[in-house]
This record gives sequence, C-alpha cells and structure tokens, in this order.
Amino acid sequence: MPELPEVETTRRGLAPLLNQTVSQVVIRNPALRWPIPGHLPQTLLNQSLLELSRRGKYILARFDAGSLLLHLGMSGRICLLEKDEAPARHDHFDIHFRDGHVMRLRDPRRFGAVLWAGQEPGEHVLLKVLGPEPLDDGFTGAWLYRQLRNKTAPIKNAIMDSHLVVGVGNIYASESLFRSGIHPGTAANKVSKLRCETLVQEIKATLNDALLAGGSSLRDFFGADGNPGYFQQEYFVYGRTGQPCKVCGTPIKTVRLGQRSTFFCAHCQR
DNA sequence: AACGAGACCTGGCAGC
DNA sequence: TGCTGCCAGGTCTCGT
Repeated sequence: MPELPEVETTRRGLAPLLNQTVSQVVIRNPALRWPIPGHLPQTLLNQSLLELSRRGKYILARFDAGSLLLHLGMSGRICLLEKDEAPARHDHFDIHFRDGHVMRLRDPRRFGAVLWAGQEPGEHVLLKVLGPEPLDDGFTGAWLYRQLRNKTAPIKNAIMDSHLVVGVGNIYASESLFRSGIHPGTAANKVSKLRCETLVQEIKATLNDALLAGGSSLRDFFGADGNPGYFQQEYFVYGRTGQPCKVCGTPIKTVRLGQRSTFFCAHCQR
C-alpha cells in the first residue's frame, strides 16, 4: 500500500496524538518483519509524544525516552481511533493515549516493522544507510548523474534502491520514468546528465502530485472501518497494461524488472 | 562494489 | 464450490 506520499499522509494524520501521553501499549502479534521489542509497553508508558517525523518510508515518533520507528511494509496501515474498539484480524500493535485516542497498526502481510531507536534514531542501522530524501534540495540531476556512473542495472531498479534515494516505490518509479520519457530498462549509466535532470524533476513532481492528492483523502485513510484510502490518482502507465498511452495512444506494455511489474509506453519512452 | 534472486507473509482474484 | 497458481504498493540478505 504505502509509498512515500502515503507514509507522509499517514504521518500528518497522526498529528492529533502530539503531546498526548501513553496510557497503554498492546502487542498482539510481535511477529512483524522483525520482532516488536517486548520492552515497549514499559518503555513508553506515561511518555508523551513529542514529535512525528519521517525518513524515507519510516515514521519516527519521538518520546522523551527515545524514538519509535514505524514501517508499513507492503500492506500496513495505521488507524487513528478516537476511542478503543474491538481489534480486527491483523491488528498487531496499539498505542493507547490518556485522552482516549488509539493508534492501531494493521498489517496482514506483516512486512512492516515497529522498532525502538533510542535517542539518536538517525544512527539506527536501518536509517543510517538511506539515501537522500527525493524532495530535498540536495537531490539534484547532477548528483544523481554522478551516483549512476558505475551502475549498469536498469534505471528503474536504481531509483527504487533506498540506498541511492529513498521513497521511490514501484508505482512512482514507473510514473516518473514515463513523465521523463526514459525507458525503464535503460542501463543507469547510459542515462545522460540532461535526462538525469529531467528525471529528478519528474520524481519530485510525481511525488508532490501524489502528496496533494493524499491530503484530500486523509479522512478515508484514517476511517475506523479501515477503508484503505488509496489515492484516486490518475496514473499514466501503472496498472494500465494494454490500455492506450494517454499521450500517444500506443498500448502500454509490461515488463518484469527486479522482479517487479514495470509499466511503460514503448513510443514515449526510449 | 554491484547485481540478481530469494526470502519474509497473507489475501484476492482468474481460471479450471 | 473448491482448488491452484499467480499477483500485490517493500526491502533485507545472500551468493556470485
């Protein structure tokens, strides 16, 4: 479910919890990608939530005692409940607050994660190795071009590698490459400096567009009934195999890259 | 160093 | 109505 815009939308939707104090932590099933630390109920009890931030697809929740890392994996979502409700099948983790709010993590596939990062979350092994944020000013065409010099993998695989740049998932990788006119299978080191400039611009624009769309679907995202709240975004290529390209009418093609479905227009992307 | 494949899980859907 | 196989928005780990 979650790519960077969804994660950011989720983070923003949790704002009502800021400055609230934890009354209880419930671990129903610790078996996520890594085990949920068993000390969390003790560690977080009576702690106030001081700050919510994001690094790549991780949400960081800062308390006095340290920071909690949340990752939604493929199928995770966070429901913000105004008061406690009976948990559903895949509701693995709750944080209850004194004012009645419950932050509930639901993740059927359990590829997500709840981790404890202590006082310096940026030093956590999982965060330390991450590339720059795509929306930061430091993520430029010139920078990307330099990083790609020794990479022969397809450009789509390269931009989806979180060690190079975070937050570009399978949907937005295909979309950004379409908007840039770059064939997803192009060897990364064959993408010109000029096209790297275009690609960086389009990655930023694609993510910003989705972020704007996300803002309007916040309510769906946090509905208690668990409406997934996918963005009703119009994709150019993603999931449109066989349908006409919105620019030139050529049927959209699918190819498998890095074991992920990849969508492109063979006419518009070279 | 960089690449590709495999791994982790469950659920939904197409096809028989 | 089963059953089987395939697919899914992520990303770490391992062997080459």
